[in-house]
Amino acid sequence: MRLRFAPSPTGPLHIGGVRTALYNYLLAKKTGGTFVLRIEDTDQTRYVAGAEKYILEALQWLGLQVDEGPETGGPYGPYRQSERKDIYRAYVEELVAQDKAYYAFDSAEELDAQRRAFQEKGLPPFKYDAKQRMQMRNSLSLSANETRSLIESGAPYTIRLKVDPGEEILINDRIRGEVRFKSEELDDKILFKADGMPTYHLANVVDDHLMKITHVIRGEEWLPSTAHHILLYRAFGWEEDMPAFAHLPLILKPTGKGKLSKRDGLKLGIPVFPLSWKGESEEESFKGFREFGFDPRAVVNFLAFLGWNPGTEQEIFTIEGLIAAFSLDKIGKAGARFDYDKALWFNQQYIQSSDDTQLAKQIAPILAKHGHHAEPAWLEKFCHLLKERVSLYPEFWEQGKYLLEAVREYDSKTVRKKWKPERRPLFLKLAEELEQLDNFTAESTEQHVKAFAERHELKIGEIFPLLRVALTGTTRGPGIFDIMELLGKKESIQRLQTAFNSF
RNA sequence: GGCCCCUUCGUCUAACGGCUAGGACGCGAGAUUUUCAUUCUCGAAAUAGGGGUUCGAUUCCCCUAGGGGCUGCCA
Repeated sequence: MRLRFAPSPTGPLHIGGVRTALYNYLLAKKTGGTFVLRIEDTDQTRYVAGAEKYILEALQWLGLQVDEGPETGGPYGPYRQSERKDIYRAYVEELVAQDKAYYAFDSAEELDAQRRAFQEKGLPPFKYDAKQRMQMRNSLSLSANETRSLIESGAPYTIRLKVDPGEEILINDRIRGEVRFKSEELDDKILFKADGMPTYHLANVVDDHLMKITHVIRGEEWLPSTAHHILLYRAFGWEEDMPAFAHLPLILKPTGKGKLSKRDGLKLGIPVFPLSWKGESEEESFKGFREFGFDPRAVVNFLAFLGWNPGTEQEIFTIEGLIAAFSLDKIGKAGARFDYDKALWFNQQYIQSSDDTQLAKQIAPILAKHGHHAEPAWLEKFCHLLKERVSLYPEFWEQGKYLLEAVREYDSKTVRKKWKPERRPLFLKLAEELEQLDNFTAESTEQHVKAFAERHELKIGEIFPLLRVALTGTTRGPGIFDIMELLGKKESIQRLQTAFNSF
């Protein structure tokens, strides 16, 4: 099997595109096939510098290794459509020669005017089709001489597919089953633009054929134009070994109607792109899943389940597991709503099951950003204490910064409720006793504090919360004796004394 | 407007035409815990509506409603 992911470098790859890439990758790998990356940069007006690099980086971050592509190379290159211009021209000229396509000289302005005129008359939208084409300026309505002289004079032209009425087009979609179209409903699609570039439709069909693509997995928005693509395969005589089609359901907004857009990310403060993107303006710049603190494994797992399920109750999958379990007939038909809470849950699962060494490596750069450079061994303990209570990587810092920095303020409510000034000497004595301990471990300190409580007839609830606030400033977090061990004797005692003297 | 696709708890979804429609996220309650979190237990929560076909429809067919996509010299 040969599958391809064929994005257009018009901006950052959004999450729907990532899922399409993932499904293509999974199916390719499942069958020991090839995953091809093809850059569809046929629209130079929408080309965005850096977008191709972004796509590459995103795929790499997610671990979707490209077997053939613009950087990797391969036997069917080049893999950038802009570098294949001449190929398309040759093929489309062949279609013209066979009377399956024709030259059209109508300018964009003329077509615009035509559309407006139809609208003003209250007619259904103008369609450049078999009914209308003889009213337009093209090699079908003009004489051969007129056509020739127009072309020789350098008049700009497009090449359109000649769609004749009376043909039945049957799409055997691997997800949706049989979908039928009638050719008289279809327009004469432009195959070749006046600027010498092919349109998506031409380039896509020619490339999929030439690159021996066996399965086309793409978004549902392509389903209507698939009829044209089949007509093209037919015109080229390639219908016999046409790829199988599978049209994916769309990813919908978390709330409200419509498909997920970059606006939703901005509005809801959630990532909708894999990586950050620096656009022209603030409005055009986004943080991605990576910058939010997601693990790529979690993103892959989450995305895989947006529109697909394995048919079992298992939800946590490695990429290898996904490859083994994946199949097209388990893909749903309905649009899937983007559920950020579920994404967070997946990430939490991955963090919890990561070992401390792995986490420490992940967290070190985040702490470094805040000016802290901890020993690996210490960092591992730090991660161990916090990993059960975070779902994103940066939360290690947010929830554990008191382990690296001095406490600035104490939770006043706890102090007010629990602190009795007359017990100050008692608490200072506790601190002093703890300082005398030889081995300052979580076990030994806990044992000592409990014994101390008993000796002085204090309840645990009268001591523990105050210790916590004294050490961390907050009322929540890992076990206080674990915290003490991690802080070390000197720092712990100092914090206790400072706090008890200032409460 | 035309064409096409879709419709099971709030969300992601499972259920050869046949058990009390299952699981997960989220939500609520409880247990555990010095706290928070984790973990565990329990709970509320769905077949869009109407017709058929059938001994029997979530499942098959039709209609309606709703949602989505396409209708560019964009992909």
